[in-house]
Amino acid sequence: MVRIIENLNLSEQVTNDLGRAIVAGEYSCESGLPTEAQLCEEYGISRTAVREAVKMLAAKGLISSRPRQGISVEQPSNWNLYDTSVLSWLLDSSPSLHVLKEFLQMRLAIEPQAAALAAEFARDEDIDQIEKAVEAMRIAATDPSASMHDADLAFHTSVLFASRNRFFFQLRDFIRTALNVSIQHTTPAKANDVAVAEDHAKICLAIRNRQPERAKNLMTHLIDEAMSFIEAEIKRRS
Amino acid sequence: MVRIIENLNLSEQVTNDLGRAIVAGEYSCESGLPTEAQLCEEYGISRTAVREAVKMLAAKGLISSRPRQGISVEQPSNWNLYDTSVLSWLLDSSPSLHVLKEFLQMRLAIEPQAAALAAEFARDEDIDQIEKAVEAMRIAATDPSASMHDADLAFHTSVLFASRNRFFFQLRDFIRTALNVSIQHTTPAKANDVAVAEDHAKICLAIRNRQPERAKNLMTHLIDEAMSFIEAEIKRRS
DNA sequence: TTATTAATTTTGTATTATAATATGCTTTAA
DNA sequence: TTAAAGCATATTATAATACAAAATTAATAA
Repeated sequence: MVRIIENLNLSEQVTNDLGRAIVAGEYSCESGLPTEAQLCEEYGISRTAVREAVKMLAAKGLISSRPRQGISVEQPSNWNLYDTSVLSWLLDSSPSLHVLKEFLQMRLAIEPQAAALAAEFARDEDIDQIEKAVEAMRIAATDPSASMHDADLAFHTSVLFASRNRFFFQLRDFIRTALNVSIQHTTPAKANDVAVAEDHAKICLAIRNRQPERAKNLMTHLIDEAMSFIEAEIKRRS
Repeated sequence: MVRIIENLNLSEQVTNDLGRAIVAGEYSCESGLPTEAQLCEEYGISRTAVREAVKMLAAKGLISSRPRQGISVEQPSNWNLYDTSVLSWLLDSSPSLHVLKEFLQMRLAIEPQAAALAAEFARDEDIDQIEKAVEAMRIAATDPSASMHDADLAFHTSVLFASRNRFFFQLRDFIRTALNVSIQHTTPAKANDVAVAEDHAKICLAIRNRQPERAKNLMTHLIDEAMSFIEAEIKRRS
């Protein structure tokens, strides 16, 4: 009945299962969810576990429950998309190419500004971290055994951190997910990886040189490249 | 013991109480939380209610619990700051002028890009909504009985909606909170409200005329004004 | 000393019972 | 006839208890 996932206790498994189903549209705002009693029966578990799952989903904005009325599905606009679980459920159910475009629009807002803030406020050790990621990218660009993707993620995460703004750094999971989806739609051509690494290196240098505008523009360019690639892909498939 | 808040059931009240305490630093990563049994005693409630509160806080990334180890506080970087409750707990405990600067840095990333997307993708009815908010601002600028703040919020929310990107619209609660904090630090001088309303009107027009770059620049300027005001205020107080 | 086993503590799950709440129906009175 | 009051009912909310599972610590035996 429930997909068993390692390291997740019963109520967490049910949360996952129901969350996925809700985001996939198996339960709508109109229909609502079955009653607690019915869910107990369906999953063959106690009310304790069901209720804890319901509470967790409610905490993520997916549902709400009231006596006599039962459990109702919240409007999708109330779902907390910046919750890692909700985001993964969304990707499981949506055509990822379309979501990817939304991701890139968001990255185009966040990351250039983060780079500018980093150029202004980063501490030296933050910039060292960024540079370390750049070095890893350079290595991965030529060494097939090293992971370009991991280095890329480290770069973008460390820039968010260097912005010294909690709200930017908080989006690291969002960016990570966006990068994961990106590589699913990228041909694994390592041809221009060296050039990509150098584009990242330029951003790092701009931050180190305390050039906010330059860092911002370079980051914008970087993400724009990915965007134009995706738009071409969308056009090709339609 | 617990601050009783209307319309909140017992486990939600405890969630609020513990959430506030955790964000305020009353429990640290090192110390962790009391055991479920102790919390039952402290609050004088059943384990059921305590556990449901714990689950909700865990769903928001504030804590995690394991058998024998008890309930531990997650690192603040793992807290889901885009959750409305967590955000309000944060504001209750932080010097709001400092958080306000972080808010504005974030708005400076999000809203200009949202305006640009709106100029590109908004439907006609979306733009009508924005215009309605602008009209309300114009009225509030001269009529003391009308709320400038409400109209302002409506404007920024409708631009986010018009971006036609879920991740942008999802941030409306974040923006609302940012605006709320802003007015706490703004002198209630209605002197230049007419000019402010016209600045908003220009953005609306740029969106209607499908001028993404212009809409973006105008929005940047709008938020930059607030930013420079806040930076002056921070300097003044230090 | 080291590996194994046992005891202990805490959360995880199940069960049962009762309270609170909201909805719709029925009765009653104007 | 109609509106108000009260009642029945379904569902979540809270409590209490019991036992299982997991992880740490202590004790034991080789």
